[in-house]
Amino acid sequence: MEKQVRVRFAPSPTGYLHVGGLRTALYNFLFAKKHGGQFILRIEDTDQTRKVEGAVENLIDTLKWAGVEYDEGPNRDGGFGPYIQSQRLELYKRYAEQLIDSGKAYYCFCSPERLDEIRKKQTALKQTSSYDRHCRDLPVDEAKKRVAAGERHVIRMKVPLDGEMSFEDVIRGKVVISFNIIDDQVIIKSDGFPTYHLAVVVDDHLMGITHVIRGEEWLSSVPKHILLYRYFNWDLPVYVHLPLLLNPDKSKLSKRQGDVAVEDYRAKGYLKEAIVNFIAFLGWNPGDEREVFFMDQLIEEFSLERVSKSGAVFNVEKLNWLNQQHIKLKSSEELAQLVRPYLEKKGWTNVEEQYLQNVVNLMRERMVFPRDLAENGGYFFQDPESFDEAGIKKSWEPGSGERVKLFAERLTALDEFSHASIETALRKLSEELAVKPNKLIHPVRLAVSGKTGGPGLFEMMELLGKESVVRRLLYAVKKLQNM
RNA sequence: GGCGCUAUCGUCUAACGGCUCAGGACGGAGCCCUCUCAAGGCUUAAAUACGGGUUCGAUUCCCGUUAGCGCUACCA
Repeated sequence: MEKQVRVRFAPSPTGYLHVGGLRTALYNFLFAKKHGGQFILRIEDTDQTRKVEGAVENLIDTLKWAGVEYDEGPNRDGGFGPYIQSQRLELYKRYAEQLIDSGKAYYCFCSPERLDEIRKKQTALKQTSSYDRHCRDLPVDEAKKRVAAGERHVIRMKVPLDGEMSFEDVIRGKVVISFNIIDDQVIIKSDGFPTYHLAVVVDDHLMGITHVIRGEEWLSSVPKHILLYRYFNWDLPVYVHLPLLLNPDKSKLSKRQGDVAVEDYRAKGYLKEAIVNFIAFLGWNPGDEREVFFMDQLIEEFSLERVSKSGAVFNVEKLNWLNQQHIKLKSSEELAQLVRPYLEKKGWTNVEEQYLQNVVNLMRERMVFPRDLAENGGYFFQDPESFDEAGIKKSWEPGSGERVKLFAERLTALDEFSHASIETALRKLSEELAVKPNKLIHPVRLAVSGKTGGPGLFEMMELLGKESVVRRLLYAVKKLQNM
């Protein structure tokens, strides 16, 4: 039987969840769920200088919002914790010392100043900059004494001086990288924290990770990691390096060229379904022509084999379209719930639930964002105060006032106030007045809503109710009579 | 600079050597529907970076060029 799939998303908590990070997390999650495996969240906070207060909570909250929930991670121990690297320092230290003892790593006492200097010299000579391995052959006993004496040091792994490392990546195939361009990488920093390379290998092994699914920026580091696996004599995970997400100008997706934080999109009113759907399709597709997917379908259909190799531009236009698609698919209950906060911001509190749901059903095809209802459909919640200028010009002509007034009277006399009876009344009146229905329809819409566009006029009036409609019609006639 | 990865319409992508005058979607243009605005339907413009091979046949395989990106830290 195949080994149980275990994958992880391992972000460093630098403040917010990047959309690229969400995609990496999502692919890991989809892969795990598809294969009945475990999705683990591990926090890589080994850089003390980049620590940001509250970042971990924010990360977890955003993942949860998106529906990418972890099986194991902070506050959800699965027996492999702790899941925060700064709480695992002893572990890394122990493994680093094991490498020292087996001659695969060494203490290095070079100062940052010295390193800086050799780097400068190398760049001046147009050489590849790399550590000159000054401390590599220091006798271990001597080095240990200096460490014991409290001398500032780091631990570096020994990288073979020549030869090459070849490995398989699920997405890229065979990759070959020569050792002579790889530094003797620092694995334990002078503050006692591990660097990414040591921590990731130790944790992935200890946590039983079977597939390492991460961004392409890590591809060049794989030889270092494989070397460590060999030094420890551990089994290798399967490597999967995902293509990057790009700005419209094809550079790596970054701030400045738009929003990159998932929470920014969330705040703008993008639905989690749309974000997840969209992000999933940046670098993956099901192989047919379907585009609108929910999470459970993504899980069902996802496969690493269908992930593309090249970077994908984050195209907001398409995201907007998907948002609209998902809004159309929402139940009226859910959509009402999404819209309500925006109404309340405008002061329309206590809107009756059933009424709201009816409004939402009339408006959903005209919405891209939940806030659109509050911005374009205010007349459902209060009488219009003003009337669209262009609309007045276009459809309020001499005689309109009279006709609308007559229509209001007809409506008042109506026993049943339904869209059908309203329409019949309107068409009948237009016939009697020998004018085209449009001569009535457009001014009435303008009078009732203040706008020129919107849902079907008769459905809208039915929902608004007789009293409100008649009041609005008469008010508009009064207000627009001199025009 | 070195090393690595990538390269199909503006964008996301399909095609896993022939079924392709390269398909779909977003966006654009036009038409239809229609009480408006949407939604929807239909139509349309738009791409295999370039040059060599391999092959009876290349978007697909190989090589080179070019371009983009990534890595090259005591950052991840």
